[in-house]
Amino acid sequence: MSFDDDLLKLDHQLCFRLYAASRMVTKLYHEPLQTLGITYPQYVALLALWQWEIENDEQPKTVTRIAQRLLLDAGTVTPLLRRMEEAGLVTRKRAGGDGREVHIALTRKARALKKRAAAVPMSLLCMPGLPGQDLPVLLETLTRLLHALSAAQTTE
Amino acid sequence: MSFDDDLLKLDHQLCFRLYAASRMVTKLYHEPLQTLGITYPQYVALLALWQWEIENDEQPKTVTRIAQRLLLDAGTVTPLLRRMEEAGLVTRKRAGGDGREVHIALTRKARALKKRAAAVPMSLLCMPGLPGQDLPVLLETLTRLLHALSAAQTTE
DNA sequence: CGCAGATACTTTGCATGCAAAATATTTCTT
DNA sequence: AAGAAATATTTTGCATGCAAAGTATCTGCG
Repeated sequence: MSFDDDLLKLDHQLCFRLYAASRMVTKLYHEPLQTLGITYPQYVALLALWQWEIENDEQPKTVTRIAQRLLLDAGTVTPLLRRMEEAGLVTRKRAGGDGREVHIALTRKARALKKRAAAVPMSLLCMPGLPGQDLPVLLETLTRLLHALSAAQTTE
Repeated sequence: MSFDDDLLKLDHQLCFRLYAASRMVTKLYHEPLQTLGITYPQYVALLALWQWEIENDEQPKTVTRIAQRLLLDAGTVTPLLRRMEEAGLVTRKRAGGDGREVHIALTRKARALKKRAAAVPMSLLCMPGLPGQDLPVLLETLTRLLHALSAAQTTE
């Protein structure tokens, strides 16, 4: 087997492992989140908004800021928030000060959802057989990877 | 801060880390793969087909088998392969023996692409600043996670 | 002031992903 | 062998994702 052949092995690709693991894990969320009437990206957006609320963050929650927090494209976040608005989870209001910005806010309905949402990671943490001690290391390594990637991104 | 609040922190979610890291890494592939005229999922499908060829795997490459290898839904793979056929990368042929199966095969064009494709992981491995020693551990942990997940999946 | 460049969003075009339903074939059962 | 159950794919409906182009607004500079 040539050097190239070895380099191209599917199981050697970090990208594929991440790609597959991410989809598998997200799929685990499908059922519990469906009960709450939301999708996975909507859930993640809510996590960000809920957390800012806890931290008493007063800064306006603009589309760009949410996109940056979730590492998503603004072009992805705009329609995501539109669907969340239609579902009654957030409000969108063109900013008074800077007319380019759109400020996003949680509705009462979204706040009410929070308690039920807390049960989701709870049940999932216990369910899959990830060897318990791996979790902190994995989280840490992924964080380091993300930092390295965002640094590489901005440098280019 | 309540227990629920802590549980729902975005940075504590393995799912989010995976989700974000996967998208960031896949994005790194966009430019080099665009040069080759393929997308990331198409690249991964080719990796699987190329590897089976190296291993002299004689089994027919059915849609289901490819989907299982890539951990994708058959409903995702069908249109993916259709686009790859349109691009001249694979052929699709209804199986003679079992009329339900569709057999996928690489074209000469796809084989020719392989050499150029080998340069892609090569250049990406060097580029981002993933602390070198993390890679094997990360791969290993993700593999274990994937095994745990697929076990959980089939059990349900 | 007036306008070039930067910003914040939105829109467009295309390719995924997946659940669920629909089709076509084969295999199993009686 | 006829019908039921299982399989392999495809199709449908909906929600992402992202690059690139388009729009509206603001900022800085002469």
